[in-house]
Amino acid sequence: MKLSPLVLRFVLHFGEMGSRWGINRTVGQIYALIFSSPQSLNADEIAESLDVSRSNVSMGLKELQSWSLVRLEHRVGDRRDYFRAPEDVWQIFQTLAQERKKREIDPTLSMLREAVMEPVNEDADRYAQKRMQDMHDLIELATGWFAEVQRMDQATLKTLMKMGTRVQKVLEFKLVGSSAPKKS
Amino acid sequence: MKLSPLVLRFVLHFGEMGSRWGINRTVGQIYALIFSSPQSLNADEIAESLDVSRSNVSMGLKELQSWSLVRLEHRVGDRRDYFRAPEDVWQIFQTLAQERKKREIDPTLSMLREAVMEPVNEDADRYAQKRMQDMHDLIELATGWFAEVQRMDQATLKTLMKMGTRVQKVLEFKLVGSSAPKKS
DNA sequence: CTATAATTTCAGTAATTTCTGAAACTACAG
DNA sequence: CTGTAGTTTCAGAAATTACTGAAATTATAG
Repeated sequence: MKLSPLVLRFVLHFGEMGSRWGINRTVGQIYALIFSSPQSLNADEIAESLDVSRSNVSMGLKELQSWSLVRLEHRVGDRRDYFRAPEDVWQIFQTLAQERKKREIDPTLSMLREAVMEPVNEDADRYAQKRMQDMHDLIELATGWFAEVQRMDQATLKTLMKMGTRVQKVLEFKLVGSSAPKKS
Repeated sequence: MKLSPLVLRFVLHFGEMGSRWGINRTVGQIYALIFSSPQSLNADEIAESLDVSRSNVSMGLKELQSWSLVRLEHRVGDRRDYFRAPEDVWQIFQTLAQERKKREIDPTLSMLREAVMEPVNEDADRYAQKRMQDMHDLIELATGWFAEVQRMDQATLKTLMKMGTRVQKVLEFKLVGSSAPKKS
């Protein structure tokens, strides 16, 4: 399957971007290809389109499955596995965020929590603990909030985002009186 | 300068995490060290503490400076450069976000915008463009919103985040009547 | 200026990551 | 069962990325 210039460009861009995200080029390309394809694809089609080995595709797909970013499908009278990406991009984004949280944020929070609990004698260590506490609190706050956002349905979310600047106004309005934020 | 077990643990964790983020181990370690240190540090101190070559530290610091994550300082009667990380963690987070946006999001948005403009003939390409449009819109929405959040001062933000679940309630309250979100 | 301290650059090497082809495994049709 | 299509695993090769030490550059003190 020869890729159109349009899809090729998309695929190559994602390959590059992947590298900057600790995801390898081929995995990025495989995902971009599946994401932009109207039909689900099988491993041979992917290998041929991207001109990489069959085994490399197998490993890439395994990786993408471990991130829950691709879905396995079957066709009648065809024993091969076909892969597709979920339709809903917001849903994809959520999956990605959840997975990153599980792999990166959660272990970091644990580490920080344990570290700040440790008894220390040195001033330097006391300072380090303060810094770790700050970092911990920020991450926890941010992920906690993000978890809330994730709970919203897509419609609410879109409206919310489209409000742009007004979000702040609305919130300030509701907040005044309870725990009054500083006037700008 | 020998690192305390506490700081060492923090430093090593960030080294590992760095690798998952397209940042190399040493750069992650250097940053963690500077971040957790009560005084600013010079390159020799860093090289010794982390047991890496002086030149490696020089490259790492250059990288961190390009991300505006470390600040250069000088001391009277000392010609060496000293480095420190800004105090405010929210500020650090913003810097990081802005920099990533500039390097990853913006080029991706351009690519997507151009790609969806391209005239195409194939059905497959038409589908691909629809997908790219979806992705583009989501990214734009998300970054636009994030830009708003960044504009808030830290106090508002903390209050907002601490509200947790209630944020949704407040927004739903204000939104009803204008562009009514779906009832859950 | 000159000497020296501090930093950066860079070519070569080391370490790590990615990729491949062959072999092993799995599942199913006949 | 047996044969075959499909998939995965894995050891080694290839490619990429990170690191070092030496040399070059820059800055400043005397």
